Amino acid sequence: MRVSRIQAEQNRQTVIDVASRLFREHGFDGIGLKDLMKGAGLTQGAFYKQFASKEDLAAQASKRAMESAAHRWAAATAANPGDPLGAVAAFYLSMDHREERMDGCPVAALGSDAARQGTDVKASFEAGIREHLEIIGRMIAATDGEPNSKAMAILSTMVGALMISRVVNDPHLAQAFLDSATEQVRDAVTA
Amino acid sequence: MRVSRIQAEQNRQTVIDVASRLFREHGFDGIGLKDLMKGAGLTQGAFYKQFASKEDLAAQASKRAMESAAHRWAAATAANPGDPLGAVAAFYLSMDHREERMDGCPVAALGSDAARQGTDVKASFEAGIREHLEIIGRMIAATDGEPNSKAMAILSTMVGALMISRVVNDPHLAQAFLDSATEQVRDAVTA
DNA sequence: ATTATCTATAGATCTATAGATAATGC
DNA sequence: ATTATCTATAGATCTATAGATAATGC
Repeated sequence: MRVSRIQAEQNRQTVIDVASRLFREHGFDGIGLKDLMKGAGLTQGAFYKQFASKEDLAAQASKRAMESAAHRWAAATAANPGDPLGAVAAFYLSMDHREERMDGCPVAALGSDAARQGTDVKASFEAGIREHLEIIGRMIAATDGEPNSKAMAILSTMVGALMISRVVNDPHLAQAFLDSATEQVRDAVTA
Repeated sequence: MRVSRIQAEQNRQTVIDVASRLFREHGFDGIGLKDLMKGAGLTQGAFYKQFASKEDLAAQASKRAMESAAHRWAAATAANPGDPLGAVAAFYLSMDHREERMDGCPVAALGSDAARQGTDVKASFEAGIREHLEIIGRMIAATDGEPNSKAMAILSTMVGALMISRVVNDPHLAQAFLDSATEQVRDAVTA
């Protein structure tokens, strides 16, 4: 039943990947270790050789989710250097993103949950948020002398709009929130 | 052991009040019926004579929390008619609010959780969000012809900034997010 | 010899229900 | 007679641990 160190490390990475998606879908409290391990093709018993606790996995999965999200932002800006913020807004503030919690922004999907977690989970989110701010800062560096405050406002608006779009039933209201944020973000840069 | 209908109704209201606070503090999945009922001075057994299910209570507690939040906004605007948005921003985008999840904005405290709940919980949030939009709309009606979109952007920015301020460990970064949102909201109105 | 994973389980907790009790409401 | 609340419990699930197993790594 034992596997090689390389395989064991690969299993560990798979568990983190799976957890980063399932936590976003169900919340930290909404999925158990049994189902998380099952998603990685393992059984619950193997968990504690790989992680110290569920919260330990939550911190690592949050880190991975935030890194993946930042990577998505960077890819969008690289693909559209003429209008990087427009490219990010186009996917972030979309109805597709609204319906794709599992692969979407971890802050919108888990922000309320993360606020109730320990220091390690919050540290993962904080690092990811700083990375997002740097990406936004690079986008708007040409237009403003104090980009950091503007970058924070842009990130807040986008995260808030996406989350609100998910807590309302009415798709038209959801769409209106996403559209209003798109407009606001555009204005914030030119202001 | 039986109490009067009036007392029973009052007990029911107390359970909803307690739940609206404890859900915000611990999340819908983070607190059980036993502790919720204990908070109202009752035992778990009495729960199902008052509510159909935990999700039923979640919907009613969400409604109450959103109404309470809207009331707080209305009170702040009434107390400062000269600068209503400034008055709202002063308490909403404060470090005090960041640390007071239990009595604070339900969207920031439970938004990620609510996105995973059923239609009834989302309906409670949707109604409360519409009420918030109307209050903001009244504040900015004089300055803009299309207040609804601007109101949505303002609400998104405030909710996003508060939630992000709670998922980072660094108080300075948290403060910076709250400050940037204050500035952005002010600019959005004058724009 | 070590160890990654497995099966099995301890002990706690969760939602929901059943039946008893005692006070209300007719 | 009805019923709001209580105690007790069913049945499921949760995190974490224990011991067995079988393959790796020395």
